Amino acid sequence: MDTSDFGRFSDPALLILASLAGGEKHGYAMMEDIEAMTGVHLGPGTLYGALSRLEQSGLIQSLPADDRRRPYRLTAQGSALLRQYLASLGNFVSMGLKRLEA
Amino acid sequence: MDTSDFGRFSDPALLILASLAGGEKHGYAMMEDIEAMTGVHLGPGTLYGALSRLEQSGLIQSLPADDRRRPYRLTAQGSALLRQYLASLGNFVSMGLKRLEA
DNA sequence: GTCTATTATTACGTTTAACGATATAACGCA
DNA sequence: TGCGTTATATCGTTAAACGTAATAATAGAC
Repeated sequence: MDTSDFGRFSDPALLILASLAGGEKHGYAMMEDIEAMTGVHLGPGTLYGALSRLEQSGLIQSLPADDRRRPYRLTAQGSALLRQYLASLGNFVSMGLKRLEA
Repeated sequence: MDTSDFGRFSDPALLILASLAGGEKHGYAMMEDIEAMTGVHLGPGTLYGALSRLEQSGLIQSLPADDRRRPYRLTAQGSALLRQYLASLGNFVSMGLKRLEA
């Protein structure tokens, strides 16, 4: 059993927010960015489902589509939430590693 | 919307593994430990469901119950997976924070 | 000029697990 | 004896992850 089988570090919503923190992207570009960054492949169902939920909750915002691409960007709310989320995740990680060492 | 409403950092399985990294514990003690450590409250359905899945997949192991408590501990496999998982999570966190700064 | 691969999104169905609620029971204490 | 805490089990609902397939447009190969 390798990491990829285990639960999800792979919360798709978190992966998407982190991807958009690197700049505006459309869905397909996020798929590639996330896969390159973390090795996690999000299928279209997962990706676009999570995108619409994130947009509904105001964490990301869709921009007018020039061609067939629909780019998204983080809202202020989304970037604030991501920052806070990553900070608590970071605390959790260091606490976990400390426990493993002991 | 605060962090607790967002997705789950709160992958129950991960929280349980990290709690057990601090030593053997029975279910109820994990609930309290996890809540103290992260602020996340796992209800009994979530907790015991995740425990039995983790045991089935060999990441944790239940020890003989003296009284009505059934303690669990990490298996070697579980602690290896946790270590690996935390490491990749740590990478992800620092990458995300770097992107937010830029 | 057509054919195929890549880019990009949408829609749908299944399955899993998170979560809340509830039930059960033992123990300590007043 | 009765109540609050400790402790686990079970069940039903719901949300979302995930795979698959459909659609369509573009680009490059031949």
